[in-house]
Amino acid sequence: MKLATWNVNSLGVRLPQLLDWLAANPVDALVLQETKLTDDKFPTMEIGAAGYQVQWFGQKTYNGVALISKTPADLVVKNIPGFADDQARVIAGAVNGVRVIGAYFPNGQAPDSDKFVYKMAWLNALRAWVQAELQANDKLVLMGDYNIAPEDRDVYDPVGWAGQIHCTPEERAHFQGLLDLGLVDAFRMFEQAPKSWSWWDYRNLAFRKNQGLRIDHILVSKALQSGVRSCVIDKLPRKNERPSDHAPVIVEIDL
DNA sequence: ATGACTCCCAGTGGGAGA
Repeated sequence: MKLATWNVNSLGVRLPQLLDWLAANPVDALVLQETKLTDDKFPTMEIGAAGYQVQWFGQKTYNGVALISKTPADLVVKNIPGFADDQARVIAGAVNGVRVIGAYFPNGQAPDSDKFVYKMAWLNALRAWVQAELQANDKLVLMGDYNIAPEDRDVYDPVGWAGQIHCTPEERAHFQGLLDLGLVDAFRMFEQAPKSWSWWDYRNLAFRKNQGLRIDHILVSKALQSGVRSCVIDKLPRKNERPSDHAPVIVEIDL
């Protein structure tokens, strides 16, 4: 089974790239973040015509998530149960017996901001919910745009970014908290090239200079860990015309 | 270097992203 996550930064703009990518990478499930579309504008027909099922949950201008799969997802959940939130950030579904959770974690903006307070509250709620989900589903994948660079080796300039948003001890403790639930960072199960990033700023020729962060992650449960065959970041779409600032991350798992 | 780019909604600029 192949699963992937991609922050498309506006599905309205990126739909042609998404369809091209799916044709080249026929994954079993793909979660999207930052669709930035209200539900009535979601391109269900185009994705259906590509041979995929889709569940979606969006809003105007910001956020928005989707779960695309070859077989229909069931037991679909939108946002974190019990956590009141007017931002569309989470979509989950069962695909081929695997609990797939796609999430667009809050950015947090700055460590002293109200948005950081919201990020911490959201992360607390996520952890509690994922813990419960793991008790009900051994086979679980939590993937998406975490907006957290877990370690210094996930940052092109760890000194400059020290203590900045994505790199604060509080955010990193939350990432570790998810690992402590019994999840494993699939990307770090394998030898990877140094300076592997999943996001590059649009500004300052950051992609060309390979100045980025690894903030898009795929965490798998212990029951899936031994079946994980590979985990890669696909940089190709970042080379497109009008690319998303994020690259897809793909995991292959033998069930 | 308080920047840079892109997207959105707006509406001839500004917020947010990361």
